This record gives sequence, C-alpha cells and structure tokens, in this order.
Amino acid sequence: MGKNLKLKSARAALDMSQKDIADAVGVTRQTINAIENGDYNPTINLCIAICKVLGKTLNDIFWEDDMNE
Amino acid sequence: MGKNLKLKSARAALDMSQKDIADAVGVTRQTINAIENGDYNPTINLCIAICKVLGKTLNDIFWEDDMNE
DNA sequence: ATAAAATGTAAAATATAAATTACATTATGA
DNA sequence: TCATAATGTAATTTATATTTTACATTTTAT
Repeated sequence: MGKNLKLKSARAALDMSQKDIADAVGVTRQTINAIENGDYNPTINLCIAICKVLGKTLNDIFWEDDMNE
Repeated sequence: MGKNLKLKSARAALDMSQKDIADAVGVTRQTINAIENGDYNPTINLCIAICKVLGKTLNDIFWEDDMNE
C-alpha cells in the first residue's frame, strides 16, 4: 500500500495537524499517521468521517489515482 | 447503519448473487450480506474491491445519498 | 408442488483495525 | 540556539471485521 498523499495534502490545505484530524474524527493520531503512510486499511466509516472533516468525498481521498476522472 | 441499497441494486444490475460478488473479491457470502444489510463497517480495501467488480466508484456505492452531487 | 438457488442470521473462532504508551526525529517559532 | 509542536514508528492490548459452520426462510425455475 502506498502513501495517501491526497489525504496529506487535503489536510495541509486546511492547515490541520494529524492530531487535529484525529481529534475531529475521534481516533488517535497514530491511526491518521498510519493511514497517510499507507500502513493499513481503515474502515469505511472512518474514511467517511475523515472526508467530512476535510470537505472532500471518498473518491477525492480514497479512490485510486488512476481511476479519478 | 441503514441498508446499502446502492450495492444491492448495482449487484442486481449485473445479475450477480451475493456469492458471486463474494467469490470475486475473496470474502465470504456472509460478509457481502452483512454489508448490504448495514450490519457493519467494512474496510476501505474491501469496499474498493467491491466497487471494481461492480464497475462503480466509492462515491457511487458507499458515499451518503445526500452527499452525491 | 417440489427442488434448487439465493438470502437472512447466529455463534464461535481468527485476523486485523485501532487504542495505548512510549520514544526518537524533524519542523517551526521564540 | 532552545523549546515546543508535529511527525514517524514500534510493542502491546483491545475492539471489531471477517471466517467458518450451520440452519432457516425466501425466490426462482421446473
């Protein structure tokens, strides 16, 4: 699994830290860090919660690059 | 969690059974059934695999209705 | 009607997401 | 510099996704 740079950049665009996102969605900072670094496979509900905080959709953040548009 | 009728109807459109989808993505029929019935919270990788089999995107199948378009 | 396929569930076991704690490194600002 | 925030990562524990087995009900075709 590669890094999730779309998550990282969407977060940066809002000037939020990993901890900010973690607090907003109710998980730990390590979970957000692991997702950004592609270390595992989050649940869909967590993905949806992260997208809502970022003002993005699932396709924006979690759909494969080669499949966007 | 409500039922996932978008998954159910996309599957029906391809005339595939729950077991067909399960076999195609490498999980059990019960897992697909539970997802359709909203009984739990699958991982994003499983969601992506299901979408690919259906020829759909994450937004098509797993993003909330009120947030589509 | 009947058989077979598809579906809905449920209990117990297994795999893994996520929490917790902890420590090291890398930015960033005073 | 120096302090502090942010990040990367690892080990252990806990919660839960998923499997396996199993059985009942519902659809569908004959």
